[in-house]
Amino acid sequence: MKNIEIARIFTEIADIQEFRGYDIFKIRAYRRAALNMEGLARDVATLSHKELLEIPGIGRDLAAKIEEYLDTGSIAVHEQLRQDVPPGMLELLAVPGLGPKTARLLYEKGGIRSLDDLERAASEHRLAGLPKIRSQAEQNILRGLALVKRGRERFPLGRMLPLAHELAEELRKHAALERIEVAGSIRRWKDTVRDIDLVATSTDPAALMAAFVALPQVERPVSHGLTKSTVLVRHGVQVDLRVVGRESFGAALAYLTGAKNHNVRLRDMAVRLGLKINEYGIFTEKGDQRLGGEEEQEIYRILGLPFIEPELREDRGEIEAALAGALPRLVTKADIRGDLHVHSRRSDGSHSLEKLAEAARERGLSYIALTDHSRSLAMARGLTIEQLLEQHREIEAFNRSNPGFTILHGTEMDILGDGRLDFPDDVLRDLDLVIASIHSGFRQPREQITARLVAAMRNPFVSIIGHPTGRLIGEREPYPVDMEEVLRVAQETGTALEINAYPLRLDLNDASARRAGELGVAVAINTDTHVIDNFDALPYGIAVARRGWLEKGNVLNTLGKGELLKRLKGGNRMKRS
DNA sequence: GCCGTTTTCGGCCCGACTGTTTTCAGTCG
Repeated sequence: MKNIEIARIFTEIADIQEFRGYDIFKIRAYRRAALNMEGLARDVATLSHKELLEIPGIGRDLAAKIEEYLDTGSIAVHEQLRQDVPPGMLELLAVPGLGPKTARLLYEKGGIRSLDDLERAASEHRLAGLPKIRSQAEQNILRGLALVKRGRERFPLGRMLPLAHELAEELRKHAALERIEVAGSIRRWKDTVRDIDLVATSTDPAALMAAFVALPQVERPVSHGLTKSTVLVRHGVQVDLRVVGRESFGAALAYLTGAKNHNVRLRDMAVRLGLKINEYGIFTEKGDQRLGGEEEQEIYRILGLPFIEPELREDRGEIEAALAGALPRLVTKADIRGDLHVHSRRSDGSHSLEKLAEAARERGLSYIALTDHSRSLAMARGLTIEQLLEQHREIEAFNRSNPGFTILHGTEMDILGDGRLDFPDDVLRDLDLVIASIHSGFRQPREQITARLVAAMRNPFVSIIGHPTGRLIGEREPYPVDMEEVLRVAQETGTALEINAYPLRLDLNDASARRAGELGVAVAINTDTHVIDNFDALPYGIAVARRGWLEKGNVLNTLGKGELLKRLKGGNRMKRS
């Protein structure tokens, strides 16, 4: 998909224009368009001119530039702008605390052309002579440079969410704390996260802030104020704490939850209604009368909108949907009845089926599917056909003596490197469900991998495609795959796609999940449990579905056991006739 | 460059912290 490339070009246009001092509103338009391109589930190349214009932030001009890129492989305006700026200059904007104005100053007055120039000049104290730059500013630049070198990367949600709650718990012990919530992209359950945002109210803000910057987890305080402080904790993760008055908690929570463009849209709406929104509340235009702000819901209510769940707040059409009364009724944890992807110790899991069933029942589920690996995945001790039959008898025995809970018998069957499936049809026929997954040949070309998945979906016994892109966030890129084609064949064959809830997978991602919903392709939210604690990752998978605008009806494992089996034996297998 | 129940022109979200500054610009979120 060209979406990401176009987004990158728009961002670079904005960067260069900012460096060159262009109109800030034009620059913002490019940045907003870039964000919306990134979040677009559909391949931009498949959209009509009219559909392009429906993307928020894309108007006549930018639509033309997108089309220019699709036709010619480049955008003339972008190529021209690149002539105007030494290639190393844009890297300077990545230094925290160093913005376009300072970059320009360094370029014009300091002869700086690249990060290397900057580092040399700063370490030789040659910057301090420049206007507006004294030794403190020079120190900040050096520190910023160190951060850039380490990479201002995004971190997996699965590592950041627990850290955020750990910090919030630590602050809860403080006597001056009243309320505290984790906000930011963590509250929106975005799959990767750059920093941690906390919002609190306190009987003694000064004391709470002092405690915050002195937490044992803190490696270095960055800024320290009465209402806002920033620290760095391990791995260079940035944590912001905002402390506001009780009457402002909801407004601050909304403000800090973002996403930025969602907030901009809300504030814009407020202005049109003669109101003003800030992190302290929602007010009449002159700020003389407070209309609300203690609870987040008030902001939306006063704007005449239904409450918009944090997972939807990305400026991806949720405000338009809210205005039209067309917000989805997002799937919730309570809707999930079972887990369709669980490994026992027969392959690479750690527990007996009794133990797994007990753990699932304790978590409120009424069924699980045992889906151990198939014979070719030797490193995961994949089951032979004989072992599969043995497991079948074991499961039948369990179900006979445990009427309140059901174990379904399935397999996570390998899609082999050459596209064949690991078990013949007469073995698959006797199973309750079949997940087909790719565990090898990740480096094959896109066409070949897509063809393997398509072939698996065309098999009449395959119910679900497991972790459809194979990614491990921060560790392994997704394999190349034509997701639109996969979704199309899933639609045609009635195959479900998995949302694997394992926090480093989250695969499908949110954009593809949303596209699945649009096409009427069912998803299965599964934990891929290997040890029982993995069951507790279910909320991560549910969050992906919610970020993809999915409702209960889009999710296979919201069905009760009877309906599910009917669907697996009937609907899904219509393709067999 | 986008956008419209005030507008097809003229707006475009809002505030905290820092550093070098005597009143504010730059940066960030």
